[in-house]
Amino acid sequence: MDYKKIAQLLYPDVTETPEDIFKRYPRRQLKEGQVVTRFAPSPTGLMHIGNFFQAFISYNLAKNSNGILFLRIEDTDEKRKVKEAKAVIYDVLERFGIKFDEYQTLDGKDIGDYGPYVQSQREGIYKVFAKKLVEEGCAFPCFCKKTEGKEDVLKLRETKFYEDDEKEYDPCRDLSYEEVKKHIDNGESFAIRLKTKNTGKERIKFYDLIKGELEAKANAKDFVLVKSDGIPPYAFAHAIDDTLMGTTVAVRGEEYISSTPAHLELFEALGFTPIKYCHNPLICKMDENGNRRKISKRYDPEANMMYYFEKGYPVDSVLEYLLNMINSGFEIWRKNNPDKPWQEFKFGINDITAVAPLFDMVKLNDISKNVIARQSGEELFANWLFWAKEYDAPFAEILEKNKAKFTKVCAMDRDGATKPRKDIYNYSMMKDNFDYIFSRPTSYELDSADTDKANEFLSEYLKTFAMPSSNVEWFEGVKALAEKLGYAIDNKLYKQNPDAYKGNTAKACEFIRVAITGHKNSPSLFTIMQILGEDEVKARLSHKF
RNA sequence: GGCCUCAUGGUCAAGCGGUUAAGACGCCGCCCUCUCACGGCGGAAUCAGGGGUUCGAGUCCCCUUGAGGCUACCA
Repeated sequence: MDYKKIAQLLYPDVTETPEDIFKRYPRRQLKEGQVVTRFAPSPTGLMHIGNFFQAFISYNLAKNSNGILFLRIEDTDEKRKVKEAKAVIYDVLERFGIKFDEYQTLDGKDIGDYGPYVQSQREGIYKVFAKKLVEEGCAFPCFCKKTEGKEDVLKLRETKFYEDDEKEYDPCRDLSYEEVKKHIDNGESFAIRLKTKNTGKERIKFYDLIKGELEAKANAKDFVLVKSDGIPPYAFAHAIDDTLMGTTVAVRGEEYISSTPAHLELFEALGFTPIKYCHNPLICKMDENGNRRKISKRYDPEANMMYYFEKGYPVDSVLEYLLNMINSGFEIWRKNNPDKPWQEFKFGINDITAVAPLFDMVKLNDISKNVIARQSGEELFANWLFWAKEYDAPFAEILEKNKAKFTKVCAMDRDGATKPRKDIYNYSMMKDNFDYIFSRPTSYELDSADTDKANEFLSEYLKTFAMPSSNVEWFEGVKALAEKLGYAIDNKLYKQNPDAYKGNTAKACEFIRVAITGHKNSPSLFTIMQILGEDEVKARLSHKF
């Protein structure tokens, strides 16, 4: 076979050899244990939580080993490309504080020695290796009609079910030079396929950092290396880029396990040393039948990382939740180190859980409550304002104009408290939570049976009302009045004989609370009164139910 | 259909041949308490099923079942 001649026919303009390329990408000098890994997203227009999960695992792997993390944009699928999608990726990563040692800036400048870090700019490199494979008879041009799209796959599946042939050799795999020339002279475009050496009977073993030893049927398919548009699909680009860029560990989704044998054969054909794989489980949701399904951007708003910004979750809440999913040892560590930043938590690759976890919003909220509880009033205010500026601008203005007041609101049961409140898990809920601060109540959660008693109590209370200077003073005043009006101030006595009283101290406080906040529940009333000021408090207490 | 992965309470999970089978979220009860929240104490709830191996199995092996993934010139 005239492999060399065929290769020359296919790629007359390619003059470089793989050796030339390798000279431009020298081997990284690494210390023992240092991990070089990457995040390699496709620009699809949104950052999916599953993708981000991988980015976060890679980030931690690199960080924990003092290694290197780089960002590579995998924009080889023309059909899926979305405008501005790159910006979305960069935006999300930056907000979450995922920093890369090497990447390409948005305006196209490569930071790092192994670029370009965008696959569509590496076409020339891929061609050199494609040509080499053809020369060696490891790959061949294919002139068949494109098969693409899910429908074709489904059709293919139907017919293939009943074939007992294990291998999938392509009809073009043994085209002669003359035949190839005829196609080329016709101006036909071609794809390059791997000429698999396997017959479908071979088995292959490989090691996965999460799953351990894995065994599967070796690849026996002449899969596509370069599409007819000249751009390689995932496998070929992966093998070449991760080799040239010196990746030591590739973190990717579990769905790639099935194609790993193909990737391994490709590494071998290219003469590359295989890299290590870390196939992480997919984040799932429960469907209506109680089954797991991949969390999806279509049905689950929380699949899109922007969701957390819109709702105003602190980035640390999301990150700590993800960390908890990666390794539940984090939870114990967090309990023992309540004040340390999560960055200090170290884990190894082997600690990563192998099971697809169900996304649990309730758990995220709990983690987030604790994250927010660690903030001071001032920090909370700053974060609240920062969030409002982006997602509720008119409200942000109000916050800014009343900074002192709202800082106090944020500090309620928080600054100086040994057990801070844990009732807020994102910034978007705060407006509703503190609605009584912004405006007088428009509705009151008072039981209708209590109307008369409440009116009586409040009018008496208002008669002698003066702004208290301490919580104790305030509460003593309330108790004194309550007792005078026939309320039980000893709750045990009240419980023994409730009919002997109009109510207890709690009831009396409820009247004040509902008048001031509209709600039956609130943080410390004394603090709220201080924030609102005497005039406003009096005005609210004068309300008639 | 074939190939692959996974399987401990409702959820996240510890466990690496001998444990009263940790812990967290959620749920329930009690205590604290001006309400809520916080905090404290307690409770219900798990080894998918069946075979082996072993003195001994959640842990090792096999089968079954269930769930998920792949089976594209998508990643």
